Amino acid sequence: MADKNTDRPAPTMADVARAADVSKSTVSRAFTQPNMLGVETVDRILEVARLVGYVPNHAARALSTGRHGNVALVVPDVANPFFPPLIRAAQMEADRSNFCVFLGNSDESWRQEDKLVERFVSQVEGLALVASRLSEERIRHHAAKRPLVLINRDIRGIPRVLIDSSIGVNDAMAHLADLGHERLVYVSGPASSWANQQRRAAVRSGAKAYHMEVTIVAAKVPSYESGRAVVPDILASNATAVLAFDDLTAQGIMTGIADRGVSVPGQISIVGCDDVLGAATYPSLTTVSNRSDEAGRAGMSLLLDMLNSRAVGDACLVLDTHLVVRNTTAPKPNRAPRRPAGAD
Amino acid sequence: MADKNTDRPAPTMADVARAADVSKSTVSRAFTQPNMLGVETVDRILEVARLVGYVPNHAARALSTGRHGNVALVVPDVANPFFPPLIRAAQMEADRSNFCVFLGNSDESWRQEDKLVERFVSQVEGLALVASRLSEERIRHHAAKRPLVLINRDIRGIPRVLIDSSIGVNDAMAHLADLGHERLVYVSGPASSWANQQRRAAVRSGAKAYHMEVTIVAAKVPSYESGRAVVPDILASNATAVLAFDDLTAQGIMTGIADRGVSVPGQISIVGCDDVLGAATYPSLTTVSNRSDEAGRAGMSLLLDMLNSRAVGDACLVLDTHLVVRNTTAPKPNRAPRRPAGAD
DNA sequence: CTGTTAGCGCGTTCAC
DNA sequence: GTGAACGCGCTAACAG
Repeated sequence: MADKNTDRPAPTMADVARAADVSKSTVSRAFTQPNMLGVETVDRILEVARLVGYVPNHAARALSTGRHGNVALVVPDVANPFFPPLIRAAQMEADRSNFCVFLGNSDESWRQEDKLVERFVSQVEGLALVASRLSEERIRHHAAKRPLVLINRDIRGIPRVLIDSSIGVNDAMAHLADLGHERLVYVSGPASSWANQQRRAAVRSGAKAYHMEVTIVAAKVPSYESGRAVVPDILASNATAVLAFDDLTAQGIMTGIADRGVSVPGQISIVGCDDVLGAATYPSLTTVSNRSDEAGRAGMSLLLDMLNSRAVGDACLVLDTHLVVRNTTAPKPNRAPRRPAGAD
Repeated sequence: MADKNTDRPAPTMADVARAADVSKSTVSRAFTQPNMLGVETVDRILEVARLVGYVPNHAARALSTGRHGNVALVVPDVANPFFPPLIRAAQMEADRSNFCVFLGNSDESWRQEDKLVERFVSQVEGLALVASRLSEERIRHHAAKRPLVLINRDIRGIPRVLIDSSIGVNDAMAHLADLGHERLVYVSGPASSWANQQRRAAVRSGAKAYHMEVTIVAAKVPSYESGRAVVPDILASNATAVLAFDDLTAQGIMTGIADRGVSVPGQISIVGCDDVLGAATYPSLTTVSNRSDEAGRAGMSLLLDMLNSRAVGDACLVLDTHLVVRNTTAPKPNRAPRRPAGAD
């Protein structure tokens, strides 16, 4: 009835050995190199082990082999919808190779991230840092002690997988230009985010290519609230199109704009990034889609490769993105969009 | 230039001891019982350790102390928006006590969950299972070997934290009844989900209390697509209100219904569960809100308590929920809502 | 095929 | 205040 957990020291190999009347090594082999023993011996040992309730002790095994089958995955914010699919994919990829994964939440802070890495490093074979907020120096420091891969962070010499949103952003701008838009505002994301830097650069270059005038409005953190907060700036900019750092921000902008009686996409077109909302919003959001799950899978896969053969060199996998046109983009309106129709 | 990682065996206590010209024990104490040594000695050792790049080896420490400061957290689906906030909160709570957390994704499968638990159990001090798909028998089995807490799973004798959505569901039904609705359809979630069982029961009892007629429509998995898929069934039911297992499903239903020209909430009212979308949708979703993050935090906190003092007994923490009225609920329309206005 | 021996790195009695 | 031994549970050479 009462759970008798936490007590009686877990049975060890010695217990099994005694019960099965063999030596400890034999028990060990039964678990790690079965084909080196008599089939019947193995079966008997496994059976006894089961009865005794024996479970191999990872820590002990790790101590003698140096390998414990653990990896660490660190992200800035588990709750940001961009990461869960990535985490999930990385998790399952690791699982395929029987690896356990430590999850770390840096809370967008490099200090916290550094602390976590420090704590993980002694009990993992490798690390995967997603959108790391760490300085290049710290990253190199850690990479020198353990195999380490980066996701959405571009540092020469460190294996990494990048989601190249410049392609999708460019497509988005071409799309908007096609629709006749001439004035765009880019609502930026976190300054320390590589993705943000890349997207902003893509916007700049797209502006030249398509002869668009672009204003940059800063949203400190990527969120629905941030989106709503920058709506006044957007409306004041005289622009007819908006490209937001991510879908959350885009959605905040969308409802904020609608609340002011300005129609989307009738008067202002909006494009998001990441495609984390699917077609779920109304109107459904036009966005730059990527496969963050694939980034997670590939990153973990790369890490596992490093663990098995120490030769990956300066690997750099680049994933592409593409524009998904839904219902928040439309031709540029004839009149300035800053006032609700009929107003003034 | 070239990272020389993965090679030179990490420095050990012996290295530090030699470099600092003290014994290994002293180094050990410098890290675990500083107040037992001369202040200057400690400082010197710590400094040397830093220079040498020494990091305590968790595995080795675990082997001799039996404690390694790791816990496991297992969820059905990392990518389901209900879980990330919970994971994040649990993660940070564990972090406060310097615990590392293994994350497991059971992929909604009890087999996978069992495999993960089995793999984790030997290297964690305790486990937290969220919305476990495991049989009661298996859970008890695992709970007998390690401290274990449940979140959103109700098993007598196992410490657990429950989100009681029956309160919120009841409020939702009262709200709908107030608006004049008499026919409701409940779109269910996974059969193995405790939350679903609880919500369905609450709907049943609410139906009696408020004299509503309720139809149950099954959505195998909770998702946007599932929601869209059941729209025909909903429309065929003659109901004027819908309560969905979760917000994802609710949103799918919402857009599916809108696509057919039926207005929400004009002709049909919709209520979701979990409040994972905020006010982001349009119209914004009326939903039963809970604090999944608090559940995660409390669950982890409970687990840590168990680890520090073996006496928590049959703890059972129940979190309440409340209805958040937004814009998808409105008075029951006068005419049957199955056809678009003006049609036929 | 199987038993024996020797550490893996660290915490912890003991003596000094 | 500090150093010297032993053992945590297991794997990896070695024998036999």
